[in-house]
Amino acid sequence: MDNLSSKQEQILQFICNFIEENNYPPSVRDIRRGCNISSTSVVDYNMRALENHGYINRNKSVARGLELLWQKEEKRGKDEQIREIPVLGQIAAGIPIDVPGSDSSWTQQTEETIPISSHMLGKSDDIFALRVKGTSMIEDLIDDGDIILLKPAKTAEKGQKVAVWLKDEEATTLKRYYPEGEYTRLQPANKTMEPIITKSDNVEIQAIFVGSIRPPEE
Amino acid sequence: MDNLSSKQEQILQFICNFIEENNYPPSVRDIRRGCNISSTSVVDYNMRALENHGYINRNKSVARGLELLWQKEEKRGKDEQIREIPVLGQIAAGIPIDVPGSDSSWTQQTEETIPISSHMLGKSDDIFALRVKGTSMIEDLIDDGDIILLKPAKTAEKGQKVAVWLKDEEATTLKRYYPEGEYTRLQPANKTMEPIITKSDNVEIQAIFVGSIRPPEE
DNA sequence: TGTTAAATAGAACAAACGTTCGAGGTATAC
DNA sequence: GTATACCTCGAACGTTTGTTCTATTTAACA
Repeated sequence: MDNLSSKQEQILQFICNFIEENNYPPSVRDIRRGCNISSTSVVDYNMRALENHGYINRNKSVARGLELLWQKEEKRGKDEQIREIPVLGQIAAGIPIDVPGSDSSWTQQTEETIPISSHMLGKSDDIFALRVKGTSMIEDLIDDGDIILLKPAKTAEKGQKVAVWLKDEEATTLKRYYPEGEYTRLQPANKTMEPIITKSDNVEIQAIFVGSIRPPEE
Repeated sequence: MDNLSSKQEQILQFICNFIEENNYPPSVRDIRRGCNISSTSVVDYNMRALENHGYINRNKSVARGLELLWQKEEKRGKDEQIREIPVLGQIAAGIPIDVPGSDSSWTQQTEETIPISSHMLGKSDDIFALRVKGTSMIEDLIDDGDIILLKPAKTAEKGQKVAVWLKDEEATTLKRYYPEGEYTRLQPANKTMEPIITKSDNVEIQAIFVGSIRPPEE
C-alpha cells in the first residue's frame, strides 16, 4: 500500500469495513460521513486516485457500483493458503485391485476435492490424492481410509512408497518399491503380508508417495 | 427452497449471480431486466415476499441496499468444510526437550493456524497441532518437520502414540506408550534409539496422536 | 356466474446518488 | 512576488433508484 495519501488509505479501509458489515458497497456520501470528509467531491477526487492505482473499480453512474480490488493481506493470505487437491479415486494397499477408470492413469475424472493448506504442499502443482483401501501399509502409518498425497512420476528410488500399475494384472497398488534386477519386489509394510515379486517390465510406476493425511479416529 | 414461486426463485438466483459477477447487488431495475419482468413494482412485490421468508434483507431507500441471506448449498458447504487448527508449538520426537511455555499444557499461545478440511477431522473440536522436531518416530512415518494432530487426553492405551510430559525432566516428547507396572516405557519408533524407561508417576499423558500431515518433499 | 385474493402493469414521486463545476486554499519551487 | 501542482469546498445538475399509487389481469372457488 504505497502511493496513497493517508486519506486515501482511510477511504480504502472504510470501504472494506463497510462492505464486510453491510454486504453492499458504500455510496459516496456514506464515505463522506464515515471518513469525516466535508464534501462529496473530495471523496470523488480521492476515489479517482484509488481507481487509477487499481485499488478499486468504479461503475459510472451506478449507485454503489463499487468494486474492491484490493484486499487486506490477512484475508487474501488465508484464501491463498488453501489449495483444492483432487481425490481421484481409491488405491489398494493390499491385494491389487483394478482402479475404476484406470488405463494406467488417474487423471480422468475427479470424485471430489479436499482443501489442503499449501503449508503442506510444496510448490508442486500436480499433486493429487487417493483414498487408501486396505491395510498393507499399516506399519507405515497408512491405514485403511487414509488419504495419501501423490506426485506423478515415472521412476522411483529403492524403498520409496509408490503407486504402481501392474500391466499383466491390470491393477494398481501402493507398495514400497525394491527393484532387484530382472524382478521387482513390491513390499507391503505389513508383516502378515507377503511381498509381490514380479517381472520388472510388468511394473509401471505411477506416482510417488509424498504425504499422508490420516483422519483422526473419533 | 420452498414456499417460493418460480419467479421468486428466479429473482433469488439472479441476485446471487449478479453479486458474484459485479461484487455489488443489483438494483430493482437490474432485476427487472435480468428476469424479463415488465414492471419494477412486480419486482418489489416479489422481493417483499423474499424478505418475509428471510431470504434477503432490504435496506429501505438505500440504493442497492440488498443483502443476500441465502446461499447456494455448494458454496456454503465449501466454506464450512475448512477448520482452522492451531499449531501450538513444537514437540520433540527424540531427546525430550523443554517445550517453550509448557507448564504441562500447550493451550496458552498459538503460533499459527493451519486450515484443515473437516473431512479429515472427526467431530472433535479440541484437536490441535504440533510441529515435530526430531526423527525418533521415523518408522511411524513421523518425520522431522511433520505436523501431527493431537487430541487432548489424560490416559492412553498400550502402544498408542502419545505426547507425554515428563515431570522430573520438565520436558515433553512424542513416543509410543507402554505402561509396565511401576515403570513406563516410552518407545521411539526408531531402531537406533533406546526407549525411555521412567517411573510411571513421572509420566503425564498430554494428548493422543490422532493424525499426521506430512508436507511433501519438493 | 360473481367474489375474492394474488399477481401484474404503468406511471409517477421523492430521495439517493454519481458527477461536474468554479472558486478557493496550501504548499513547494523558482 | 509568481507559477504550478495538489487538494478542498459548496453547490448544483441530471440520472438512478426505492417506493407508492391506482388500475388491470389472472387464478381459485363457491
